[in-house]
Amino acid sequence: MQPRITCVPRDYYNFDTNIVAKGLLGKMLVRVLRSSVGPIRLAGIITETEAYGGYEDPASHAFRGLTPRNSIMFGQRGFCYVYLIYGMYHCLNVVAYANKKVAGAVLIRSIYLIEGIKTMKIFRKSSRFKDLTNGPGKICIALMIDRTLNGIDFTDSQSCLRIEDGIKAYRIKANKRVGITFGTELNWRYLMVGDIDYPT
DNA sequence: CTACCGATTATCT
DNA sequence: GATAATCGGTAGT
Repeated sequence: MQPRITCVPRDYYNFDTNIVAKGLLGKMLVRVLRSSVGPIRLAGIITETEAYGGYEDPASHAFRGLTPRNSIMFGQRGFCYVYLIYGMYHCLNVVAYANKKVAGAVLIRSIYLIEGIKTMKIFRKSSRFKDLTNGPGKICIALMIDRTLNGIDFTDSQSCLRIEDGIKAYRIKANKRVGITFGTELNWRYLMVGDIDYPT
């Protein structure tokens, strides 16, 4: 009998993106790669997120309405939104509180690695644990995520990219969002605060 | 069709 | 702290 691992259900994402951004702290981000030696499982605890969207967020990709790129943000909650940034990096988001009029998503900015660290060191061309996944672009390199995964269902336990139940985030800190030029006054960036000791 | 620039990172000083 | 790398989405001609 295998232990029962459950994905975060779709209803979980039917709230304001700020609620979801905080709620995702402590959850497990899981990536499964197919390989000749069988599936490789990469996983980490989500430790930093940012909320985007709602009615008045000029920093949101959906702020100016539906476009080909952001269409997934107007679709099903709990789906994956991946986009290319600065011509060379990818950012991973979860669609939340989305409907045809109001779109929203949560950017996953940092995770604490649990499984598949050796593999991720190879992808990242780095051996420093701390530097492997402490940024949105780095996460996508470490987990081999690109736009081909746009539209994947995070709530499906069969998905090659999904979010499973994790640990409880006891203390959460809110900060200003990073790397944006509008909406900078909002404290919509959330960090899980704890006693994490990073191995070297 | 063209021009601008971004939810970033690595690598300098 | 500053900046180059690099490309497609978006808006405007």
